[in-house]
Amino acid sequence: MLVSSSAKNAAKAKKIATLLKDRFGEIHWWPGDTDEVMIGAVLTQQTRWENVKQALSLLKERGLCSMTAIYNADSHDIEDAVRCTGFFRVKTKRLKSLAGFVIETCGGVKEMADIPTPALRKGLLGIHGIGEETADSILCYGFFRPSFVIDAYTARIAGCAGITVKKPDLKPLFESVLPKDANVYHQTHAHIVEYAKGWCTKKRCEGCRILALNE
DNA sequence: GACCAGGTCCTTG
DNA sequence: CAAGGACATGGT
Repeated sequence: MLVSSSAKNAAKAKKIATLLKDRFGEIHWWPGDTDEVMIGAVLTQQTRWENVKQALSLLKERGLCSMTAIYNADSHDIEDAVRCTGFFRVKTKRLKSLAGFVIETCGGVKEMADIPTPALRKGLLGIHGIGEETADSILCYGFFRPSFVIDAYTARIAGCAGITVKKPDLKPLFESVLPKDANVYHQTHAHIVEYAKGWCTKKRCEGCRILALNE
């Protein structure tokens, strides 16, 4: 019984990935450099990407779109630029903490590329304000590491597709059915979010029926 | 006006 | 451990 339900979960996860890949093809998400990805990962917490883009533009205009700039900047200047993403004081503190880790602990963004994924993930998770999703986004989109991102949409789609595992087990589930490849993880997560945005809200999820993900 | 957004942390029961 | 709240702005 345990074996067969986990086999079903795996089959459903694989089906989601396959159907959405056919539907969307190649998606280009987070085309920015590593610094920009890290900043965007924090700013997008509980926030639409359209608002994040505005903040990133402001940060760029003001020469604040890098870890060293964030590290050295006056917090008020950061707050002013990221205001449109909401939680702006909290996010400014989180950006400062992240920059502190990058500069002081790692010695810079370039140096982070030499840190093995497990150690880097552990380090990121140790930063106040960086949780699993933000850490995995940074790893996958910023450093091209095969660390699958689970967000609210992924959990929602998985739930309405009939996958029965709890949220903490979704990451290993998807990683077990996909080739261990950062670009595959990148594409799959992007597909899920794009699809969920169109069909799934907190109240109701129509999407799985449309693509017959739950059959 | 109500409700939600590509979360995370803290406090309570 | 689960549930609820705080953080805050902007769009539907």
